[in-house]
Parts: sequence; structure tokens; C-alpha cells
Amino acid sequence: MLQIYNSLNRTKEPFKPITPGKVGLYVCGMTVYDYCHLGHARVMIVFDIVYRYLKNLGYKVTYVRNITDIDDKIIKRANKLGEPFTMVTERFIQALHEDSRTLGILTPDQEPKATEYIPQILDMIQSLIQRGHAYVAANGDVCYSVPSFPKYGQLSGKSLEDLKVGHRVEPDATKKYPFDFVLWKAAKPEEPAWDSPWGAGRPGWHIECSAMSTHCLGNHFDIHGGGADLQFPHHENEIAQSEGAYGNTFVNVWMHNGFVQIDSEKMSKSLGNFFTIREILEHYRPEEIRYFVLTSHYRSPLNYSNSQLENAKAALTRFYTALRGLDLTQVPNLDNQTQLADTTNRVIEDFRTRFHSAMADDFNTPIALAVLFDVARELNRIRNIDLNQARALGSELKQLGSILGLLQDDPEAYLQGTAITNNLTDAKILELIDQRTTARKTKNWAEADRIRDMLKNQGIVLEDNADGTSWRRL
RNA sequence: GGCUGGGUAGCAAAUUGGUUAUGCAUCGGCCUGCAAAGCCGCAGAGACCGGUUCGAUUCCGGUCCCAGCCUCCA
Repeated sequence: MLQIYNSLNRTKEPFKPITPGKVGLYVCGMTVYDYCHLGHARVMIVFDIVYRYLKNLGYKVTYVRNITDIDDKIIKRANKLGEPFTMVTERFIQALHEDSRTLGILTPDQEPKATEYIPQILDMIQSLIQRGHAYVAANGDVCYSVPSFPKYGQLSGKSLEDLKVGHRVEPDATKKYPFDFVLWKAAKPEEPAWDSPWGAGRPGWHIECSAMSTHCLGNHFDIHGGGADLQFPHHENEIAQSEGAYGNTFVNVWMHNGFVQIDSEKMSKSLGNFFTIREILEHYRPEEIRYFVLTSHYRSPLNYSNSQLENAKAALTRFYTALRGLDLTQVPNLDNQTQLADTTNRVIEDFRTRFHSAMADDFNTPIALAVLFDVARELNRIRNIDLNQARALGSELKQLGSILGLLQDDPEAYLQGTAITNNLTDAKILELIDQRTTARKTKNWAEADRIRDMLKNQGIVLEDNADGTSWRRL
């Protein structure tokens, strides 16, 4: 039984979908005014895993990840560049899609954009005004009246009293109450704007997610996710808006992933201490980034460092080395064979059970990965005894890896894969290996070692084994 | 100041009231012409102080430290 940690109650709960067999999953995606950084990569990867695992359990999942394509920061950026804001958003949406594809993120079923949901946003605001949850402020903005929603603060564990004593709230004369937030922002001259019953303007930051999620998944759906920094105020406000407008429970399970940190500090735009996905891809491969993200539980902090990425690289090399040379096109059936095969079947069953109980326990990927290492060890152990059983284990390793979006490359291609810094061509390497093989036949060890050392200096590692010499790039 | 969460071996990172986490690094062995890879094994832990318990890294209390949210943020 899948257990998910629900931010709403701060406990793990058994997951029960609203409609048996189906799951509605909404994740707050990106505001597109710049390239995605590693923190965005973490959200994409974490919820990619949630999506994959739910599907693996047999659920019919509707995964919605929105794009916020109108917002103050976008306008600011467009003004700075002297471009229409749509040019900025189009460019970064394209970049987002490229990064997402590179990282092997499954495409969400729907990817709504805020600017395409203006009518639905206006409807929702209208409904909130009618129900006494919103008002038009003196400056023309439409604001949500936080005191009109008694449950406010439930998600973030804050009471209005707590917020009052919090000394970071700055009073705003246009609002009736300090924590009221803007639903519709009256446009200043030259700003992008849409017509509304309250004059030209644009949506506030939180309303678009309420409108889009409701429109795509209904006004009550299963899982809503995003980065931990969205828990308050963004998600808290979404609840106030949606439940205020429709009067029923909005979302059953709220999931929040932890931050990427650097030097024990949150990686963020405002601190300026971020690496974009593109920058990291100059030095590391996509699968290394994915592995790195999965080494830590999704709710824990993830500390970025090169040594962590190096560790990911070493781990993947170990996995692909284990899979190397195994023909997995036809998986052997080990049923009712020898006692050894029988044992292997039970071992495989045991690995599978452990992997799934790890994943079912709030998506515990570090343990799931530990199981994969155990599979790899068993595979390496058995491969010299019985190749068929090694293949069965290899097939299991690859299959479990697919649930994490890992290990789907051809092992040989991965291990010999394009090095980031270009060095020798494959043909040249093979030529040198030939020369070395000749030298070895005449026991000319000095020459053999010279070639091996020379290749090693160029980042090529040679490994002699029974059927010849294999090589890989470091 | 209010509210969360956390402090685990050289590094990273999980689980668990008593039994090997796992990966990398280190050490010993097997294998190898020598290596590498692989396998076997050793070693190494639970911030600090109390309490509960036959027994605590795990539960409870306190102290210290760290991160996050309370403002835009994934």
C-alpha cells in the first residue's frame, strides 16, 4: 500500500484515490522568465518519479504541470530586454522543454499556461466576490479577504495570530487586512493587460494555479505538488481560493520537495547562488543529474557539489558495467529449472519486493537505489557461474531502473559514451588496443603497459577479460 | 520573534528499540603477466546531557548547532 507524506497533516498516509484506479496530479511548474536551474530540475525529476511510480502501480494518472507565463518578473525581464513579454516566455518555454527532454522527464499529460486561462480565472474571481471572499480595493486591484476563510493557515501550520507576530509582514494601505493577497492586478499604462469586469489588468500570482488545476482536474483532486517554498503562501492561497470559490475540499494530498542547497544554503534566484541545468550539463550527463537527485529523499535537502556528481557518475558506471555484455533482448525463463534457478527466482522476487516497499514508503529512492546495488552485486556474482541467471538479474535491474528513469541506455554506449572533453576517436582507440593485444601475445609487457598508460592519460580505461579487452571513457 | 524540519561512520545517504543498509574512499584476500573491473572479508557511526527500558542511534525531556518558511522563489 502506497504511503505518501501529506504536508496538510504532516504525516504519512495510505494513498486512496478519489476515483478508484485514477489519479489527478497537479504540480506547480515554472515561471518562465529565465533558464531552469537545478532546483527546477529537482521538482521535475521528483514528480517524474511520482508519475512513473503511480503509473507502475497501474493507476491511470492525469499529470498536469502548469506554466506561469504572465507575472511581474516576466514583465520586468521583457522591459529590460526591450521585447514583448510573449517573446521572453516563448523562448524560455522552449528552453524548459529542451531541458526537460534532456533529463528524460516524461511529458505531463497537460501543460496549461496562465494566459490561456484568463476566462476561467475571471470566473473564479467573480465567484469569490459573490461568495464574500474577495473585494475590489481602492487602487482597483481585486483582493482575497483572508479573514473570510477560517481554515486559512491549515496547510502551512500557521495561524493568523502567528503571522501577525511574524515581523516580516509589511502593511499595505490598499488591503483591508495585511495578509490579503491580490487576485486581479489593475494594469498600469504599457503593461500587458486583459479586460475584466474590474478594468484592464492581469491575474495575481496564486489564482492561475487554482483556475488551471480546477479546470484540468476538477475542483477536488488527488495530489498537488511543488517545491517546499510554495507551501506558504502560494499553496495556502490556492486552498483559500479554490475552497472559497467551490465550497468543497480542494486537494487530498499535498506533496512538497526539499531544496537544493549549495554550501548548506538554499539555491535560489534571489541569492544568486544557482547553477542552471545547462551549466551542469556542460560537465555532467543527464542521467548523472537524475541519479544525483534521487540519492536523497525528496523531502530532504539536496546538497550540490561536484563530488556528489562524481559519485553519481561512479555509481552509474558500476550499474552499466554490471549490465555490460548481457543480451537482454530475450529474457530467459528460469521457471522449474535447476535448484540454482529456483534460488535466483526467489532472490529476484525478494529484490522486487524490497524495491517496491521502498518506493511505496513515500517514494524512498535512496533505499530503492540501495536495492539496485544489491541486484548488481548478485548479478556480478552469478555471471561467471550461469549467464542465463545473470541475464535474468540484468533484466530485473533494468526494469526496476526504468521506474526511476535510470539505466535505459545501451551499456556499451553509455560506458564508451561521448566524453565531455573530446579526446581520441573510437577507431583510434581500437587500433591502439589491437597493437597492445599483439604486444601481449608476445609477452611484451612493457609495450602493452605503455599503451594502456597512454590511453589512461587520455581518459580511456582498458580492462582485460576472458574474451578480450574492453574499454570505457572516464 | 513565531512556525517547520534536521544533526548518522572519511564523504554522501537510509532504515531500525536488540540482528550487514547502500555507494564512494581506505585496508586485507581472491582473480590478473601486472592492472582495471568483479567477488569475498576487515574496519569505521549515530551532536551533547539526562530519563524510560533487560537493552536506544531509534522513544521522552533538556542543551547546543544547522537549514527552511513567515517577502519573490521549485
